[in-house]
Amino acid sequence: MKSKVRVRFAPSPTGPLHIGGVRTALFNYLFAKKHHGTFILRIEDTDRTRFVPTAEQYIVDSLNWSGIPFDEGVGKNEKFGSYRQSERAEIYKKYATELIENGWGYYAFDTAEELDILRQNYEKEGNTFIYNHHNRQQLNTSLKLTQDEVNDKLKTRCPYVIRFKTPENEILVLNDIIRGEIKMDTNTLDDKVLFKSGGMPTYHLANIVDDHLMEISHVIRGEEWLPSMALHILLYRAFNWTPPLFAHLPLILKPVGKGKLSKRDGEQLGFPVFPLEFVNEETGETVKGYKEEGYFPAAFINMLALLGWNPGIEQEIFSLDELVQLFDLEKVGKSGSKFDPEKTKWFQHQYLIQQSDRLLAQLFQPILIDKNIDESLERITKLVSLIKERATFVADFWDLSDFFFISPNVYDEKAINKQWKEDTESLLLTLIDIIKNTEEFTSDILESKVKEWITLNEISFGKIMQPLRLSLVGSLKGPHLFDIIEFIGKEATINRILKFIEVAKNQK
RNA sequence: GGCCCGUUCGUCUAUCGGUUAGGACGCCAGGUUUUCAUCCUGGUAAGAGGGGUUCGACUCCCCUACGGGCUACCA
Repeated sequence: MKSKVRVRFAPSPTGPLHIGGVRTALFNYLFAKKHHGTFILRIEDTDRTRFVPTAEQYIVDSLNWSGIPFDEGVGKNEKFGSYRQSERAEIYKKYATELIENGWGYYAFDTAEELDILRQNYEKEGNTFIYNHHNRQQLNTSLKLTQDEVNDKLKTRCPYVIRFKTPENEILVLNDIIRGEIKMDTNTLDDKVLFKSGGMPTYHLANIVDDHLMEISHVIRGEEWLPSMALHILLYRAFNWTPPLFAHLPLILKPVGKGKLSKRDGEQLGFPVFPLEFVNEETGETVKGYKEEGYFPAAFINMLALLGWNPGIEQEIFSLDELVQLFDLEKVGKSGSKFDPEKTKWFQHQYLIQQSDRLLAQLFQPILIDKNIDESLERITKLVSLIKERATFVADFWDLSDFFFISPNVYDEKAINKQWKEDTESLLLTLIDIIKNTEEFTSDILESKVKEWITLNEISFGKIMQPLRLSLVGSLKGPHLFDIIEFIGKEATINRILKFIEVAKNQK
């Protein structure tokens, strides 16, 4: 990279950050780190009507939890003044005015209602309304009005917006890192509002001014911005500034059906769409995030990284460092990706089994304490080693291991009917004797003693093992039986078998 | 409607003119585990359609279809 890489993630604080936003942030982060550049967070809060006060902190928290913190931005290394656009209104006003002076902008006094009617009339006749050179001389603008009339309106505080004066008859050739050349006819563009009557700039102006002032080298953003790239390039030209390079990321689509991923999809299909829990303070509505669902940040990020990007090798599990090393904007795909909740779980499973038993035990311990189960970290670590491969989340551990701590109260009825035979009781009683007489109470020793007995007496294995499993677990599932026995101990094992005999006898 | 972008197994994707079109998720089967899950092995399954260009096209060009985005004093 020739000059310093500076990229920004510039969300609008209108609600919780969607995973599509997180992925945009991630790609910016990876690109910045890959090129030893700076990752910047800028808050684009120029729309005061949609402003949600808690959203900014949510965005910051989300980036931090995901492990992709920003280097520069709101409240951190603020080199270029405020990183909240609402606090920079004066700056934009100055540049908007400059545009008018240079002939690149003009005042427009039409009201939103007037324009609505105009648009409707056009549509009725089957025409497309474009606010540009076709009609700006006829509309209520400083282009039509005399200088005195304009000054009058301005003096009497008549509401106005500042529009961009789009040049006519030009085919712009835009360059996008991901998509290559894009041609755009300026005659199809309309004269976008750059400065709103309320004293705030629109996205287009604020974005260009800040990207320039903050020395942004690459703009990496969602594909929804591709249509306005022409305007942005024109704006750089109007200011006589060198534009940054652009890369427009493909969108994340619904797992099923049409369209882009939305909050509703998560609710309907049962997967999170947001990184963290978000509470809507007005409605009191709460949405769960990946964090609360039990995903590890690294698994979440790994999944997102591979949505729309692929390094071209067969490896799929990558650490953040590896992602940084491999990341390449050229390898970002062009088409939208349907989100796959199943694969997301698979990533989480991979990360879970990668974790040490010890660390997982530390995460599981609070859950056990909550259930009033007091076990040493050593024993929990041992337990985790027996069950972690079967789990996706730490929260699954309890369901996979409750029988280690609690003697089963109900037994799988179908299994009893199938396994309980005439001689089961006497066999189990003999088994109890063997267990009783085993001094060194370890899984291996128990297993060989029991198997020796079974073989010697020519009993079928299933006849012993299945009822034994039923008495200890309550159903025909779970880890290696003798590991369970070793964990729960001699006394509990015997009691469970006795209890099972009583219940099964009565049930038969 | 207008403008722009896109289109390889059901899904995420590899392939940057010559491959039996590869991998992963899911699904199915077999094996291991005398249980269940995991795991291992195997299988299923794809270049939207039509024209060109070329000795040769998934790959380049055009058209159509489909999908997506934008079309606000929202970002």
